[in-house]
Amino acid sequence: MRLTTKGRFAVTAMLDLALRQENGPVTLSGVAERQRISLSYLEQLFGKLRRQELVASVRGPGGGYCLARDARTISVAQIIIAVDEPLDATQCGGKENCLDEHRCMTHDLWSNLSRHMFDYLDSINLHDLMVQQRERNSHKVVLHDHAPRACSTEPASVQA
Amino acid sequence: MRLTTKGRFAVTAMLDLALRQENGPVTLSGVAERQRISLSYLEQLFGKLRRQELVASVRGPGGGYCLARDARTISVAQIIIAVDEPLDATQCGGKENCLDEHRCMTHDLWSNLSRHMFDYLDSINLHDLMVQQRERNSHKVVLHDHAPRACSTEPASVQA
DNA sequence: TATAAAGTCGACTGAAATGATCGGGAATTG
DNA sequence: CAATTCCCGATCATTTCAGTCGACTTTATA
Repeated sequence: MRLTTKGRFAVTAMLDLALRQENGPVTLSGVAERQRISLSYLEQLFGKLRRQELVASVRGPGGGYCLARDARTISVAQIIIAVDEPLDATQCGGKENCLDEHRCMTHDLWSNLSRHMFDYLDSINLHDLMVQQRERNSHKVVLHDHAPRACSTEPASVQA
Repeated sequence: MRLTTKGRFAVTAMLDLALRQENGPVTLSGVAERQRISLSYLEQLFGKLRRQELVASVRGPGGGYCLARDARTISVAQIIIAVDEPLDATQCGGKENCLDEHRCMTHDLWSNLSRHMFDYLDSINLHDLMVQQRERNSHKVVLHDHAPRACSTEPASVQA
């Protein structure tokens, strides 16, 4: 499995988004500032996240990004796959031609490891992370002082 | 966790070694040829493996490498750590300064993933891989035709 | 003792991936 | 129209990976 800062940034950014979208679309520049990630880099990542339909975008002033689905239905694995493409620990990428057109001796080992990692990361969803984070921060919430735009199709508006 | 071909090569090479050391020290050039890994690259990897005391070397003609311990006591995780140094999925390498000297929101996630991967790879030892591989290959054994040198301290000589 | 077979070591290199930057767009609001 | 925000492609610097090279040491054996 590929585990790079790309995936890490994506998960962190998605969590930031999830924690703030109750106030309407979240701008990338906000995420960039809070999480210390370069804006242009975030744009690239969110391009992929949007194409995978994990987030939805709202253009224009007051726009930004929202989760495309409920946080409970977005797993960490999905986020990482979306930005990091291959979720595979084998050299051959599953083609089994690692050694002279045969599968190498350790092929199964890496396949199994891939599956393990995937299962673990797929068992954790954004909502889990939100809960953890709120526990840590004793529920600090920052509100916008202007009326937020709606998050497109998203009904959202969970929690009082 | 770092998972690169470095670690993959190391595990494959160690398995090759484990499967053949009954005939005395195994040369790196042999491993290189059988597993299609560049000799010089293997030398680097085995330098690390030796320093971590996973293998022992025998110099001079008829020399080569042997496992430094019983295959049952060498886990895949140990091999990977030996060559790939950091077994850590966090950005900060455990220093917890991922975000402005604080631990970032997803720090625990990556820590836990690291632990998961480690536990899995640590639960598999070289002997397990040997058994699997022998099952696949219906026990093909190639013998040297000259008397092999002993594997230094290693008593070894398991199996008839 | 000479030679060849091995390991040992450190510096170097090419290529790829990563992380980041830049500039110009298009959509949308007011 | 102007400001804000997303959108996209090209480009770039750095790091890491994987591999190479050359010089050296140790040791068996002819």
